[in-house]
Amino acid sequence: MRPSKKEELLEKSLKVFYQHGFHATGVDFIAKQTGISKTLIYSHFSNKDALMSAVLERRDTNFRQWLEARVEALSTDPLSKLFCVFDALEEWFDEEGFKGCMFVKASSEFMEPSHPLYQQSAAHKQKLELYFSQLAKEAGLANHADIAKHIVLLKEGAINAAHLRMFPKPAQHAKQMLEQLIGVKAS
Amino acid sequence: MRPSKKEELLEKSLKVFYQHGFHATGVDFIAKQTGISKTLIYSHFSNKDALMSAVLERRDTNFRQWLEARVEALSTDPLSKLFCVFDALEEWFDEEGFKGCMFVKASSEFMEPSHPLYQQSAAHKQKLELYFSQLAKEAGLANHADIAKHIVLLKEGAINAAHLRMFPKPAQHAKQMLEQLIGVKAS
DNA sequence: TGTTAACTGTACAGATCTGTACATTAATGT
DNA sequence: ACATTAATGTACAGATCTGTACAGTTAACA
Repeated sequence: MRPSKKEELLEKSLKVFYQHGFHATGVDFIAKQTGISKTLIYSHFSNKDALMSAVLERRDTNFRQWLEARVEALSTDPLSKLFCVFDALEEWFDEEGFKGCMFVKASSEFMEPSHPLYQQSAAHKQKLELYFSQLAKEAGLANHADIAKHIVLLKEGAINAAHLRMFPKPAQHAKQMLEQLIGVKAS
Repeated sequence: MRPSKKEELLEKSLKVFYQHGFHATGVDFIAKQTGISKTLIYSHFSNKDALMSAVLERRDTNFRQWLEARVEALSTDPLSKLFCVFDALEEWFDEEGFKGCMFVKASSEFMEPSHPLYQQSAAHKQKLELYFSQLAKEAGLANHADIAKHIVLLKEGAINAAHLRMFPKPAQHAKQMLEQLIGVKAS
């Protein structure tokens, strides 16, 4: 398989799994949607599980790269970067085809802690917490570990709220909560 | 079907769906796990979708009844009831077999807003927000609508954090955040 | 151009899943 | 005791899904 085709398969099947779920998406359907033959899919991934795992790993890097880049683009001030996390999230929620967090969905379908997809989901969340912790540290906040947990809870809550359309602009609501908790108004 | 058998089917299949997911759980498996024959299952529910819908509706009443009863049991003070929501949640997280929120999982597997299970999930969350809003109102908080949204976000975040084992005692962390946000220490 | 590697399409075996049919057994009420 | 209802067990049709086989086609490249 040429590298470009592998890219294509990963990116396109990522979208298909994201939009339709893991169990509900058959390999034939992936082949149809991606335009890549089932033979070629199985020539590179030994089974559907391996493909799903690769897709989720791709999602991990994609999402974190996107979030970090977006935060950098939205602000240069270390403290306001913390708040901009939620501006970036709201942009994501407003994207067409937003359907919640792929890792929440993966761990919802494969809930055994021993399952690779569950573990990848947990690892993804842990990397994000570390990122938030670093942001808080760079902002000069003494309790950066606690702040990181704050952001994790608010982010996860906002994602669920957005996916289930509980109320509009959940990320902005979460942002205001964080501002109040830190006690500093974002510029 | 005798009412007692229907009860049994709903409660037992609720557990099976909760532990294994919707797509991953076949009707034969439900019959095996519940000890109720497939014939009888289909004699009462026209198809698997109808059973899942009934199960989710049962979950809605079960969960809200449990939460409200638990909050009542934990405190009589209107304000501290708000915080006790998170004590109750932590109890739930510590239960054996806790696997996250069933409505998050349902809407993860059936993500189209037009799908009955998605709509039931959204409705469940809305009822909870209303309950939180009433609690906040009874606590004499002027901005009870905002406080309810606070609690929703913190609750959803804590559930995700608990299911993916992001860090210990997520509900207690969320409780402390709420205390700080409201500016009153719970007794 | 000719050879090799990448890729497609189709067909299929085997497993699993939904929903139904039907004959049989257990429970219930009169 | 007897009739009726509740419930079981098994078997099955039809659909779907995973993974493989294989012959044919396209693209890359010397």
